[in-house]
Amino acid sequence: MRLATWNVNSLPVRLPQVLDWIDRKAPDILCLQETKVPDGRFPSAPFRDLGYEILFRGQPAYNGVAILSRRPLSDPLRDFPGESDPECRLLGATAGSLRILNLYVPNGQDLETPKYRYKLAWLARIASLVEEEKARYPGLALLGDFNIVPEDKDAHDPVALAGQIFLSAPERQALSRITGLGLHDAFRLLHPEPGHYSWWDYRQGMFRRNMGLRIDLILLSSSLEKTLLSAEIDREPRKNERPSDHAPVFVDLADS
DNA sequence: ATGGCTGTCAAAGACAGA
Repeated sequence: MRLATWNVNSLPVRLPQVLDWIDRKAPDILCLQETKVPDGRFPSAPFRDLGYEILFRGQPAYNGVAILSRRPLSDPLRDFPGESDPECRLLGATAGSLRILNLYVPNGQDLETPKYRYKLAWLARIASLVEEEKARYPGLALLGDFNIVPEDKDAHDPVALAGQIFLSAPERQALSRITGLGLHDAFRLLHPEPGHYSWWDYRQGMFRRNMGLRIDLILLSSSLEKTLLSAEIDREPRKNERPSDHAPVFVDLADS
């Protein structure tokens, strides 16, 4: 079973690339972020034609998340329980014994801004949600754009970026709170070395020079971690014309 | 170097991203 996540930075713009990637990699479940498309304009047909069930929640211009699945989805979660976040950043669904949470963590802009405080508050709500979800669903996977650099080796220049947005201690503590609930960074379990990134700035030839950040993560509960076969960041779509600034990340799990 | 790209909305340039 192949689980994937990709921040596409506009699904309308990237649709041909997403369809091409599905054709090449055949994910069973694909979580998308930054679809930037309101629900009434979501391009459902091409995905349904490929045999995917779709769950999506979008808004004009910003944010937006979607889950595509070749297996039937149930128990959809479209927002935090009992409240309404005006920003479309969270989707959950169940596929068999697998529970999926698709996250688009707020960027946070800069420390000492309201957006940073929103990011930390959002992450605290996620930690509570994950606690509840994990109690209900042992086979839990969090996939998405976390907008946090977990460790210094996940950044091309951790010295220059030290203490700044994405690397600040409160952000890393928020991520640690989630991983401390028993969720494991799948890519890191198999690839401990530095130099692996999932995002590269469009400017200054950052991709060509492999100066990026690893901020797109797949976190697996212990029962899923035991079935982990492989984890990859696919750099190929970043070489396309008009690419997303993020690469897709995927894991293969043994059917258990 | 409060820069540089890219996308949205809307029809220029502000806002946001990371």
